[in-house]
Amino acid sequence: MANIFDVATEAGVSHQTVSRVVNGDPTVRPATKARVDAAVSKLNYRPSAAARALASRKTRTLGLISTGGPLFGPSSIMQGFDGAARQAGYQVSIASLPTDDSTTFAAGMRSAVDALLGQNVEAIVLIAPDTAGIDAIRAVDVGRPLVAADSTASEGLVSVSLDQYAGAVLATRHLVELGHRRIVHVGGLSTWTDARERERGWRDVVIAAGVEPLPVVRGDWSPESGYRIGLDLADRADHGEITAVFCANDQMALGILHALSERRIRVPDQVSIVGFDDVPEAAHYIPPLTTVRQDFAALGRQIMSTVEALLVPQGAPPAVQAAPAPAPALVVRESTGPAPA
Amino acid sequence: MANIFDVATEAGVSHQTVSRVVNGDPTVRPATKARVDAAVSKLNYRPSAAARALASRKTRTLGLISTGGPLFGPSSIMQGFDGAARQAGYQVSIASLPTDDSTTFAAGMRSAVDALLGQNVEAIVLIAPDTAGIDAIRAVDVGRPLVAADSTASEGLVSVSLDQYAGAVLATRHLVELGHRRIVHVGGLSTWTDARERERGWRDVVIAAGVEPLPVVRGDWSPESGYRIGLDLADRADHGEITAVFCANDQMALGILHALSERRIRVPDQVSIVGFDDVPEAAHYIPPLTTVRQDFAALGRQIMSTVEALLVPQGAPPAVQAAPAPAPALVVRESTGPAPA
DNA sequence: TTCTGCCATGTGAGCGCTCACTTGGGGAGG
DNA sequence: CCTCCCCAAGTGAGCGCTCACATGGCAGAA
Repeated sequence: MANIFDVATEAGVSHQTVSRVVNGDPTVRPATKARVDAAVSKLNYRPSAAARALASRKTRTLGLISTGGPLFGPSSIMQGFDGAARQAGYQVSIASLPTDDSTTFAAGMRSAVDALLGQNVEAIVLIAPDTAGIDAIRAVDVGRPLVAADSTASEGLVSVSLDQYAGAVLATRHLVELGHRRIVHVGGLSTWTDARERERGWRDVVIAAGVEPLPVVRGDWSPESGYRIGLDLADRADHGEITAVFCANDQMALGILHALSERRIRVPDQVSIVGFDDVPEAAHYIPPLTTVRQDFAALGRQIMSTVEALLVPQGAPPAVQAAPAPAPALVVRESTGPAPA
Repeated sequence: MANIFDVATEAGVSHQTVSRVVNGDPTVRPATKARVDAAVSKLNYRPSAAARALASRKTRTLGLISTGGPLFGPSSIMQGFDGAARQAGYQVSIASLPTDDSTTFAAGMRSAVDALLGQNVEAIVLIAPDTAGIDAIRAVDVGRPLVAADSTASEGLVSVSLDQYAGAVLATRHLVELGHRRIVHVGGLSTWTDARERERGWRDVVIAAGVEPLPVVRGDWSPESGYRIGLDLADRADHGEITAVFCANDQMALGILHALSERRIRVPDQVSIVGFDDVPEAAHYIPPLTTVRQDFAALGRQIMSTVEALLVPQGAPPAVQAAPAPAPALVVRESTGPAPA
């Protein structure tokens, strides 16, 4: 493998000039640059990231910790982030934590952070809207920028998020406008800040409509939990106790749909359902699910923008900002209809 | 930030001894090791990965290229792989390619590989069961071990995969045993080797049952494509032309279920459906989907084992092998039943 | 013509580690 | 009691870059 001196010799210049060319220094005369470029491609030269990192104390590597597992949202955010990072010339090093084992969770987080810090990442991004993840990482001394995909800003950590509250308002208002009054909210894990924001949006709209909010029923985001809750909801729908459900994500909505179908409750005739996320499958649930679309990939890009802003030294020209992620949008399909008389 | 010399001074030893302790060299006397350990934690010393990589020419970093997007399978494989890699002391650097833009796909692959190679990863793992991905990476000179989650072994690249053929056989045999003879296969993208394996399994079983296989209908893995195909399948089911569908993944099966439900074709009374993957939602499709479960995380772990085996120099003691991923298993739910008379 | 001031390029010292050796001291064997 | 050897530890030379600075040459001003 050729190094910078080999290239320098080949091009008949000093190693420093090669360095300048490789790093795009504009003070190099075009003719010189051409000679160097030729030598670079002739020798198939690739600068050593390790040597660069050692000399410059900058690794151009970002750490990504994800606890979201293979869920659609987190995965999409990750992909958007990774794309933006690579475009900005950063490498992304990952550490995905299994979300299940809560006893070793803090330890896992510590080891993930350690691994990333050992790589000398310049910043750490946390895609784990769970407060457990946030608390865990807060317990570790990171010593460099930390950005979380989360809706609660808090000390020592910058948060970027989609407007969960607005999405929930959209969803709930849609139900209210259809004449629903007895709207139950099936919330996600209360440790997720996103879950709390969605609940807040629902509550505010319901109250604004002059209705006393029904107690929140809580699932764990999984279709199973939705199904279990749905069984109960079916009874309450039978008694006319509820006419609509605003569910904190699409997967739980699927479980509810399943339960209602088993109990022969018709959607949307007897009960309307709104989900959240607009996963690719939602359009083909039975019936197709009315839900709130979120642009996760855009969020990923926005996270990268934020990281860049944090990494640029004070007073330097700010990097090009990604367009802020679009607000969530309501997608009306066939799971919602007018409230039964 | 403390370096190795600071620690050496603090512990009253040479930098080399510190290096030995940090790297677990057994020739260090316990008392010395204790002194060094104390100094390490007192100074909060962390060896610099960059310096290590530079001096040792080993980065202990692996590159992961994924084109699977936020799909359940690829994401799960990734997570399994990452966990195993970290446990083995490797960092994982990612590069996810958007799968959509096929014109720039090869270029994207090249840039992804370049970015990873620039990091001096020791091996590259490709989670992209698409032959396009494989061809693209084959076009790039990687110059180090390359492992793909794919079922076709081919020159210069090691493949690891779950037994798609066996899974397809299981699924199709289940239908045959229920008395079905007119079993249509809804295949995935023909560029995916997994899709071809599943098709092969189906074909073999159908032929073994003494039936002429119906022409394969092909989707693109998405629920949309399943829906479109399902609309057509509904007509054919009405004419008694088909009584069962073996669908190459669960998402397309969902689309088909949707189409059939719209056309009031009863599942499984009129048509039986088997999916593939057993995504977490499959148990709550309506009706719950009979499908083939795959252990993606185990596959991820197995990929890591393979990488380790490739990285260990010839003749060295082989690393602990992960248990081979379990064979796919049939999960019978409610979307399959006896063939109509 | 001679001096000033850049502009393009070169020089050398690290960055923090590992690798290949070297060194010193104590126990076993004669 | 001396020698040999081995075990524990130390020494110094890079790994391939970047950073800060030094240098040379040529244009324009005096």
